[in-house]
Amino acid sequence: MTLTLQKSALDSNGWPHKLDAGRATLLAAMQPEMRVFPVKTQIPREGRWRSKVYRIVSGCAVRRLNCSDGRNQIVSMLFPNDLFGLSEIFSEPTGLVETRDTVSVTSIDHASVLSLAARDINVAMWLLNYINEHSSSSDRWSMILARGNALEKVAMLLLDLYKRLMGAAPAGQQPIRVPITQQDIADFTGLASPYISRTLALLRARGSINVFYGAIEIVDPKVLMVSAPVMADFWVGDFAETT
Amino acid sequence: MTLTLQKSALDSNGWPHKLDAGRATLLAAMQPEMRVFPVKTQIPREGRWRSKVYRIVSGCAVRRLNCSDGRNQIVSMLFPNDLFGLSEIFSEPTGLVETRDTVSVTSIDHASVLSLAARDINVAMWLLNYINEHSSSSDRWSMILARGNALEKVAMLLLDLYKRLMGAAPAGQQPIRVPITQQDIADFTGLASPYISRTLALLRARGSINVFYGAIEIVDPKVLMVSAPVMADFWVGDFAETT
DNA sequence: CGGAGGTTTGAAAGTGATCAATCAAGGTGG
DNA sequence: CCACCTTGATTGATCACTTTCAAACCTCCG
Repeated sequence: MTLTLQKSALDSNGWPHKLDAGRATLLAAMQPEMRVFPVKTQIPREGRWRSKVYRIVSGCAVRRLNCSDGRNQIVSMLFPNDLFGLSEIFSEPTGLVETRDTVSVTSIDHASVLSLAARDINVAMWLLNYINEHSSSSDRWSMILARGNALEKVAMLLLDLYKRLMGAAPAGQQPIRVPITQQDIADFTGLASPYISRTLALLRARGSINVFYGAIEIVDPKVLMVSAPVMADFWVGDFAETT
Repeated sequence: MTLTLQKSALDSNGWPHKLDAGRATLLAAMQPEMRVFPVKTQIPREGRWRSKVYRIVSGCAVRRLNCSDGRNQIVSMLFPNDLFGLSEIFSEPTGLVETRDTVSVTSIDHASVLSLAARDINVAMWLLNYINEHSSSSDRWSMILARGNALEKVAMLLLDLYKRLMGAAPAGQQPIRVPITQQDIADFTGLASPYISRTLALLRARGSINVFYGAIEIVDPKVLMVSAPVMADFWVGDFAETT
C-alpha cells in the first residue's frame, strides 16, 4: 500500500485530524434530533419533502432511483453511520430512501448544516471528503455495472457490503450475514431476480457463500474474490488480514 | 418546474449568489497557472502523481478507469469549464485523464485549494455543491448503465453531451457536433464498438443524428429523446426551448 | 500515397431476460 | 399452537439482445 505515502502532503498539514474534528462536530449537532422509522417505509415519510441530512444510527435502508415506467435501481445500501440527504442541500432530491429494518436516525436540517459548515471549516472539509469518497466508489461501481458479468456484479456487491459490515461488527464475529434479499441484489446490480438466484447458487457451489431467506452469509471473502479476480483489486481491496 | 420552489429555502439565504462568489474566487486563483497538453496525452503526464485540481479552458478530454485485464470505462467527458482532480484532494487518484484534443488547462495545487477554502467558506460551499451535482448525475447514469438497453444508453449519452455543449456554444449554432469517436462511446456505455455502429445507424435512420468520422451531429434532440422516452425525463430534462 | 486508426458489416455464439409455475419461509390471526 | 397467507426463492423453457471475431472499408494525417 503506497496510500500513506500518497497522502503525506495532507498528513503533514494535520488534515486527517481536522477531518475527524469536523466529523465529530457535525455528528454532535445531529445528536439531539433522533427518530425511528418502521420497516418498509420511506425516510422521510411518503411524499414529504426531504430537507434534512440524516445519519443512520441502527438498522438498514436502501436508496433507490425510479423511472416512470417502473424500472428502478438501488444506488446504495445504508448501514449504521452512513449519511444521506447531503446532495439535497443545494439541489432537489434524487431518489427515495426505504427502510429495510426498523431504522433509527439522527438528523439536522440543511440550513443548520450550512451555518455549521460556515462557522467551522473542518465540518465543511469533512463533508467534502465524505462526498468525494462516495463519488469515487460510485465511479468504480459504474465500471462494474458497465463491464462486469453477472457473477462479478454479485460478488463485488457482496464483498463491498461485507467489508462495510465488518468495520462495524464486533471483532471475531465470523461469518457475517449480509441482510439483503435477492430482489434487492437484482435491483442493485441491474440483473433479473431469477438470474440472481442462479448466480448465488453458483457462488454457493464454489463455497463462497451460504444463501438464507433474506440474507447472504459470506463464508470466505477470499474465495468470493476468486469469482471476480480482476474487478476486486481496484474496487474492494484485499482481505488478507480478515482471516 | 417546481425546482425554484424547492430551492427557495436556500435562495432566501442568498446561497446561489454566495456560490457564484466562491466559484469566482477559486477560478481566479487558478488563472495564473495555465498549461497546454497535446492531443492523446495524459494530464498530468504519464506516471506523474496528480496533486492539482485542473480546469479545462479549451479542448476536450476523458476520464477513464482501467482494470488490470484491459477492461476499462470512460467515466466522464471533460469540456471547457469542467474541473477534475477534486476527489484526489483527500484520497488517491481514481482513473486517468486523457486528452482528445489539444487541451489547455488552468490548475491549482491541492494545498492551495484547501487553504483557499478554509479562508473563504463560499469556496468550500461551491466545491461541495459542484461535487454534489456530479454525484447526482453519476447516480442517474448508473441507472442507465444498469437498466437501459443499448439504444437508451447511446441516446442518453449523446443528449447529455449535447446539452453541455449547448450551454457553451455561441447562440444559434445549430446543429451541434459532439466530438466523440465510436470507440469512446463504446467505452462510455460499456457496449462493444461494432454494436455502437449498428445503434448509431438506427438513430441515423430515425433522423436523430448524423454520423461523422470522430463526431456525431445531433440533428434534433427531441427526435433523439424519442428513442429513450422514459430515461430522458429524469436524466436530461426536456428540450422544449432549444428548437 | 501509404499507413494507422476508426468504422462498417456479417455470421455465430453466448449471456442474461422473460414468463410462469412451484416451492419454502416466516409472520399472523384464530 | 396450528393453518393460512404473504413474501421471497427456485427452476425450466424459450427468447432477445449484445458480444465476438473477422474481414473489409473508409478517413485522415503525415
